[in-house]
Amino acid sequence: MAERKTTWKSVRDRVRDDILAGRFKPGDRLPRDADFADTLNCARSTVQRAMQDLVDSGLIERRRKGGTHVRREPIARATLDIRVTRLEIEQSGREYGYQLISLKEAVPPVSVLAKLGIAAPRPLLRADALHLADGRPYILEERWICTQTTPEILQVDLTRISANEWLIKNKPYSRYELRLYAQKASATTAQQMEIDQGDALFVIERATFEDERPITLVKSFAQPGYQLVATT
Amino acid sequence: MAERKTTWKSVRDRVRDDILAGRFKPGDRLPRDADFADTLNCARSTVQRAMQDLVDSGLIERRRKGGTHVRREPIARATLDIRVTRLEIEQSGREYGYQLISLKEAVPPVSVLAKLGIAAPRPLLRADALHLADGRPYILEERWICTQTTPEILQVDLTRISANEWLIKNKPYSRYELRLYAQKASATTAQQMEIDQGDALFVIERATFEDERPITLVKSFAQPGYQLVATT
DNA sequence: TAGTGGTCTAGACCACCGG
DNA sequence: CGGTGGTCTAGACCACTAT
Repeated sequence: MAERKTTWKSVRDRVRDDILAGRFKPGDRLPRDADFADTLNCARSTVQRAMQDLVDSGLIERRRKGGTHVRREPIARATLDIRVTRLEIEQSGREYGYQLISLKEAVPPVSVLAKLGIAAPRPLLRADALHLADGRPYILEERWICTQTTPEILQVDLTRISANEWLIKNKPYSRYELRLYAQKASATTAQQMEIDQGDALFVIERATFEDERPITLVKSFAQPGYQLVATT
Repeated sequence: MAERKTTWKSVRDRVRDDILAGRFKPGDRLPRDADFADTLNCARSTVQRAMQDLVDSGLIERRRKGGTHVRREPIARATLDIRVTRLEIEQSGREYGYQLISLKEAVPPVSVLAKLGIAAPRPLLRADALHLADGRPYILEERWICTQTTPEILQVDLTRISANEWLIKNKPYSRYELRLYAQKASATTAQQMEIDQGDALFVIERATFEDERPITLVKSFAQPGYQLVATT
């Protein structure tokens, strides 16, 4: 025998190929892990590891007793890494700059309250700021911060450090929701970003929570031309 | 002892809490898995499973011999599920419609060739189509297809089935690249989508490959108001 | 080269859920 | 209820890489 050892990746690849080649069709039930293990002459846990990877990539579904099935409706699953804005700029070789535009307390619109899961309207801290790359506006941040869950933010000098950075360093979150969409630049936004009114902006909206308690909601407006890249 | 069994999730949560609470700071080295296992009185593989999860979520980095470290530069990692357009529409309770706009062979611009990793310019199949929700334009698809890697597409009646759907069912891919950005609607696009010229469109651009061999590149222009949502 | 994470094994028990 | 996947264990060996 000149056989290499069976690894979980080789099992995964084999099963994946079987599915992609149509030997197992959408909705089909796959053999039990134990049978795969016998066939491939490896331990069941090796098969289990492979299957878990296929679940993660969205190709199959597994249920106890129900068995393993090829997903009926294929999905493409991609992973997005969102870095701190400062590092994103610095790591692309440009100089980072930061500028606080405004800071005040105000009662946010209901749409904002809804996204943060706040029932009764109450004032939050609103911080608008600009992240600059080589001195030019790169990302405009419109942020609401819950002073109830993060009162310490009131002691921070937000003219020197961005809320983005302070929060990441000091306020852990357990969950967040991302929304990505496109929006036309308003007159105000256009002026702040030094672009034309009506330009298409890429918007990253993120709400973060700590155990269901809202921390912050931020809309990041990216300069026209900005791209978010994800790979499999 | 009224102790419950140590599960890998409990280990993960404990380590994560330690990190988020600042007991381990960015860059810090964590104990070896074996030590954690001793401390928590569980098997090393249980610790390993927990650590793998933390790696996946972007909180820590691990290297053989180097050990486990808290990431210096925190990243927010989110997973995007991209469904077949037809299902996306149908599952939101609207009626799906499809319409082929044009089909021809042409030599794509270098930017397209570059994204597909094609060195020498050669003609590809260009298929433009519209996906409709309740009879109204929802997503406009501009697609290039490599007839070299997928010659079968030439036999398909693309006026009846979308290339989107046919490819997913018949052409497996092993890798893809996603680019997300915002773009103003051109005069032509605006007309096809029944919107105003200059409206901000959300664009999902996807290049798919099978073992480095390019299959297709598609730009999907989504109706203003379209949002892509991701959760942790 | 030695220390660390990565993987495989064989076996056991448990948790879920379909029939 | 019984079949299936999910997890834990204890041990072994391997693969990478920091020192």
